[in-house]
Amino acid sequence: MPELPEVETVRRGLELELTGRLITSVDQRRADLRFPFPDELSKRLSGRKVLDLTRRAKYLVAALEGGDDLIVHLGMTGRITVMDQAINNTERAMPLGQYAYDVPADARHDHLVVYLDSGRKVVYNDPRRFGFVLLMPSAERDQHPLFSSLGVEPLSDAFDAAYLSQRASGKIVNLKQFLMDQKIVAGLGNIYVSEALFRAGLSPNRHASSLSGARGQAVQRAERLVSAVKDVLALAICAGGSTLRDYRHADGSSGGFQNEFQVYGRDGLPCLRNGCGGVITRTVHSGRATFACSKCQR
DNA sequence: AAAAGCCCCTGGACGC
DNA sequence: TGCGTCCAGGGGCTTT
Repeated sequence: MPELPEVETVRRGLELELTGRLITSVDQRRADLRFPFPDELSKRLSGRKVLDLTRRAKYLVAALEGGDDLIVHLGMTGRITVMDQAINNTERAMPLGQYAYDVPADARHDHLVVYLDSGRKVVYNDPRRFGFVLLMPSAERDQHPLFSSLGVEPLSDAFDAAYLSQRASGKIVNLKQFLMDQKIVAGLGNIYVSEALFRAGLSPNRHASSLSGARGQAVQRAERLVSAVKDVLALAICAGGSTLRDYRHADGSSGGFQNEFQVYGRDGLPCLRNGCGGVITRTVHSGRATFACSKCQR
């Protein structure tokens, strides 16, 4: 499911519900997701106040009073829904953010429920269970193996052409995989990499090293790519992220970035670039589908 | 040290 | 209707 724009959308929706609230109790319904839940999670969360909710890469980070971070990764199918405690199922509750048009979550996959002193409950649902939950002292987070080697935030000033060129230097790996690497840029995923490369006019098969070097062309490519990444992420956040599969409305009246995809899922269809006349193709890099126009992406 | 596979898991779409 | 196959927004781990 979630790349940076979707996680950010969830964060924004959840922030108002969580900030300043006390966790009254926690219902943990299985032992693990991708990883085991932290030991004594319910006991360690109950009675604690949430100070704020931030995002790093594709992680949601809830800072708890007392100096711990509750960290949630949504994996591929994780979704978070907030509802009144009186509602005893997910029938009428719509998940946050990108699931505005999605079908309600199947309650069989509600794995964690966090009850708040506001009378609301936060439900974590994840059919494939690729997501996970961590709990650790805030001060240790950036040293944690999952965080210590994360690359820069793509929407931060640290992500610029100079950074990208420097990280790309000498790398034979193709641009698709280079941008998918969370150690380089943190938060891009399979959709937005294809979309960004299209907007930058760069082939996913191009060597990353072609973004580096003193040549004016290399500098220009890096600049185009940085701009394209920032633009597509910002637009997607504005649209409330993307919803794939299961959404029912053919044309969403209140947005949904899936309607703005230029290449993702469009193989066989004409390139949307003015006057290009090319056709979008689907290829595979490391087992993940890549969509691009073979004519205008070089 | 970097890169390519494999794996985790469920469910929907599609072909027969 | 049923069954097999493929595919899906993630990333860690093992092997090369």
